[in-house]
Amino acid sequence: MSERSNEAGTVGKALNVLDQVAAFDRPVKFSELLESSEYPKATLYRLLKTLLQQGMIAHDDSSGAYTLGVRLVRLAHQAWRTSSLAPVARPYIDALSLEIGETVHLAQLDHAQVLYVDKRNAAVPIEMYSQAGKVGPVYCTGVGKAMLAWSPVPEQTRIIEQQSYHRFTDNTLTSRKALRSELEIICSRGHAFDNEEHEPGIICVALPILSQSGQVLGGLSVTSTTARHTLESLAQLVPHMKTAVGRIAEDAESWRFPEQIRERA
Amino acid sequence: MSERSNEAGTVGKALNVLDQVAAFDRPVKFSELLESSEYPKATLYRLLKTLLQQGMIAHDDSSGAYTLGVRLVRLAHQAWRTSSLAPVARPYIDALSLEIGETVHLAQLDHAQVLYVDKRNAAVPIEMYSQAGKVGPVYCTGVGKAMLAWSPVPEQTRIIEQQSYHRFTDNTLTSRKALRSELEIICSRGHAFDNEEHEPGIICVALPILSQSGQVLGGLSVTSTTARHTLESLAQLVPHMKTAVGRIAEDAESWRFPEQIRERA
DNA sequence: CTAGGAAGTTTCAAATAGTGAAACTTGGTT
DNA sequence: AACCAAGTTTCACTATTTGAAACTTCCTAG
Repeated sequence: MSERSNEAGTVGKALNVLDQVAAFDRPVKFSELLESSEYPKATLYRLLKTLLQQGMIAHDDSSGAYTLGVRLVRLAHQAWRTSSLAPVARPYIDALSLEIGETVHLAQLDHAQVLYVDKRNAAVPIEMYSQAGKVGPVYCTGVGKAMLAWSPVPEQTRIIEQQSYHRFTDNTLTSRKALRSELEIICSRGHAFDNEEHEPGIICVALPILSQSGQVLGGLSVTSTTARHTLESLAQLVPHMKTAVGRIAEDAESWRFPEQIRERA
Repeated sequence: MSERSNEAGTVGKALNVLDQVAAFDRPVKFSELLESSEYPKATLYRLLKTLLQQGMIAHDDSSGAYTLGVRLVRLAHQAWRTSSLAPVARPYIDALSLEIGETVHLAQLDHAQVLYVDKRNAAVPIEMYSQAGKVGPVYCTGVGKAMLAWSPVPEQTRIIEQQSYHRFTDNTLTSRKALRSELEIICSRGHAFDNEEHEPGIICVALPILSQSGQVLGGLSVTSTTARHTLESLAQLVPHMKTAVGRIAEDAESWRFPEQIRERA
């Protein structure tokens, strides 16, 4: 996909390879990896061997293909529990999705991408892990723009630089300049829209989840279709969302401290 | 927890540190990690810095605490999709849990542990990622024993060696010998029970999911309480489970090949 | 059946990146 | 103001990593 060669250290390289295996999204053979790899054969081979030994990837001997290992699933379970907003936000987004009957997304920023960490869909109740963990672009999603709008300037600048500005629809913002002025509007308005910028017919309204100190913790959005809603009618949901966002932020902050006590039981 | 110092290479060390951060299950400070770490201060510090730079962990500047990073959530999404049985098994365990109205677990072996990759609970519909990713002991769970019973001898031996044999209840098997004879019974009977060996009042029946070549792909269990079931009444569910297990195995095997075609579109 | 070739694995001297004791910096406490 | 603890950096020393090339399999076509 993109050039990311300025990664130093063996650990960085190993994790790059891990990402590469993940990117294929299916069992992948050594030669396929080699083709798309920036590393020479022997290096790639040894990195794979190390990851294998560590249980981060698995190798099917009969087909000779590599897949991600189950150790990752375990680690990620912890990651999701301890470092994502999802566990804290769960009751509030449950309530919100019941109340308004539309799809609710909870997202966080990961580098320059939107990472969806939870989702509620009023129509199709169970569809969770399938969605949690997905990534999307920042510049043409409601949550992405909402989180970006309230990010500190240095990070905001970095992220604006790193977007691809691929045109998905007629409404997609396709330049840094367009995105920057959109962000200003979002800030003064207090919430972000996705006006069919990513997929035709899909619109959404989004709010950032901010800590008391103003730090961006994540984003919350309600998604619908142009058949059922207009931006204006979505905007009417903002007060409900504000409540949820406030409570999530509150809970998230009172979360970290209580357990510091039991240093050594 | 256990001694695992024979890990060579920087990547191994970095991943150890990652595990260590994960093990705390809460934001953890440098000094806490140092205390429980086998590495000297500077080394630990640099490893953390590397992981931080890689997005595998995150660092909260105000509290100075480390947590697992969101990059892991992304990776895990892929791991779960491509290398776990969960996506394949989903429809079958949905059906099974509806049909029998009890909690269904899907698990795989990770090193010497049981890794739960999916769960259906008839009473409480949505509770998924919360359970997927959890680990449990092999020697005193139904799925654990079922998978172990059909594992190839070298691996079986290795895993039997590595169990802790901690006594959770009066019925827990607390020796290699007891476990070995239990495994024989399981093999000849065709399914495994958990007779309150892990938690009092909790019983379960479990089957291994085997490929055509006899390889253990995973395990499936139905869990209940002594209030609602006996081992005998649980055993009556085995035919239903056999059907599900057979279909899961079938689907899992016809899964890997179709997509090999599009090498370079 | 065997020559040719592609895919995967190992070797080894050179080069690089990792190590950790100790010194230093920072921020908070008596 | 002096002290202390937590976190960060330095630097000479070492061990690991590197990658071209050689080697081993194992498959395929003649």
